[in-house]
Amino acid sequence: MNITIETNDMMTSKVDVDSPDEATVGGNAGGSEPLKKGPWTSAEDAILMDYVMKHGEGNWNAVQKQSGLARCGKSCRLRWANHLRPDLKKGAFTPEEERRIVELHAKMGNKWARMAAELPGRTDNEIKNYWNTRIKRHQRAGLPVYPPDICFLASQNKQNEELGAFSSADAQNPNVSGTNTFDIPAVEFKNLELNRLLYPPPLVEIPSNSLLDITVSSFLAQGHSPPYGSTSFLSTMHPSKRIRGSESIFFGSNGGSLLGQPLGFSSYNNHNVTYDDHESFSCTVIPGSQAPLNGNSSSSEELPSLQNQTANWGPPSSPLPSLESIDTLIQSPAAGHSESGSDLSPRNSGLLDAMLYGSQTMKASTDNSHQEKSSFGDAVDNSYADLISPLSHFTASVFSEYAPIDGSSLHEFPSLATMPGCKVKQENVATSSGQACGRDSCAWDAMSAV
DNA sequence: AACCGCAGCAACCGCCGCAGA
DNA sequence: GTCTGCGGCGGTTGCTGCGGT
Repeated sequence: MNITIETNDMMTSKVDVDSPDEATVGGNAGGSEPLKKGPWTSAEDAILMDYVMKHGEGNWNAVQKQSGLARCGKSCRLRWANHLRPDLKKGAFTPEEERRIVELHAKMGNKWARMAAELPGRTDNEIKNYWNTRIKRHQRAGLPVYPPDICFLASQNKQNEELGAFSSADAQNPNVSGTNTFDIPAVEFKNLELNRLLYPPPLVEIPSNSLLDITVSSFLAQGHSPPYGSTSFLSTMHPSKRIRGSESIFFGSNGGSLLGQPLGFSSYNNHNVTYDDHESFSCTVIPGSQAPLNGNSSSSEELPSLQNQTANWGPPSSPLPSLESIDTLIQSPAAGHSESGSDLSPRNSGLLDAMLYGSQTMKASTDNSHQEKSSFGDAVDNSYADLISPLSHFTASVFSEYAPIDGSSLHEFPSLATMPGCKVKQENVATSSGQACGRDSCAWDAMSAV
């Protein structure tokens, strides 16, 4: 029997299913031969396609029995869904599709199947692979995962969802109060300029260890335990077990859910967290990423070392930023860093820092002890980093030691003008904010275009 | 030419939800 | 109510090709 098949990679081939060579593939109907694994051959594809043409989709376990294909039902289904389906689009994602994926990810998180449903002809696996690749690429480049506008959307969506699970998370947050809904409406991403002004995009990379400190510290400062899960680029890189069913809660997707703030920081799952364990990353929220949870989210017997560190409440023994973090600082022009702990300002990490910044600014504004300072760096050092934690001192020291001194980016955040003791001209702020967004967007677009 | 690192892709694995027995 | 099988989903791994050194 000759079957002409056109596989997903546009390869057309003729296979003789009945040929002796195929006997080992499809000739074990009802036999006890172990199921085959690994790449599919064109002959197997032909068999599967033939089967589906005759019997339709579904009942995948019957494929093996009826067609003799030495593949498990799951494998058949996967092969069909990802490669043989006639309605599949071939080739690379178009820019429009890429944009859509980013938007969808901001809305849904790692719900690849749902995203695939929104992208006709695309499979969840394709989207997943694309996203993971993209994550790595942006991470490597020190860019935010989301472009600035979508970044904020992700934040809002996460907050909305968090409120569903933690209704009392952050009642005073005007952005989230009264928005307890999972039904996220479609969002026009092009009209988020206001949001950009309110929540400027991340401009520079924070070494993950810094952010880590900030995050944990902020939790402690607010009387919260660190979350069980955390947003993490690394979450997909650690094969640890995870909690499933977080779809509605995105529990692991935002370490700051208890704060009503999406927080991004490296995985808690590194039991022996040295600062080399964390690759640098931008702290853009990755909704839905399911962070490893040490197997048991409620377990207290094996605390993440971060907790241990914070419990000890002192600088780590090896307070060196990861090599990659340093590398990022060197490579990324946008990483023109500021003085010391001022990297806590929102411009660095987008959502997280915007939130943290807002929170800290509120604190600072009510803290009489923080009077006007002659320099912004001082203001930040005192009203910001000090408010957070001792670890932030460490962070600050790391930055002051490793980051290039370039305070320009400090002035790129509009809200800085509202910060006590911050002498930033508003017009400069607005202007440079726009530049910042543009620069970031450009960098993002450039990366996306790669 | 050999080696290395990375990106992209395909496939597998484990878990979950659901339906039917 | 419990068990079992199936389909679906998301995370992860392994392979391959390519470019740089």
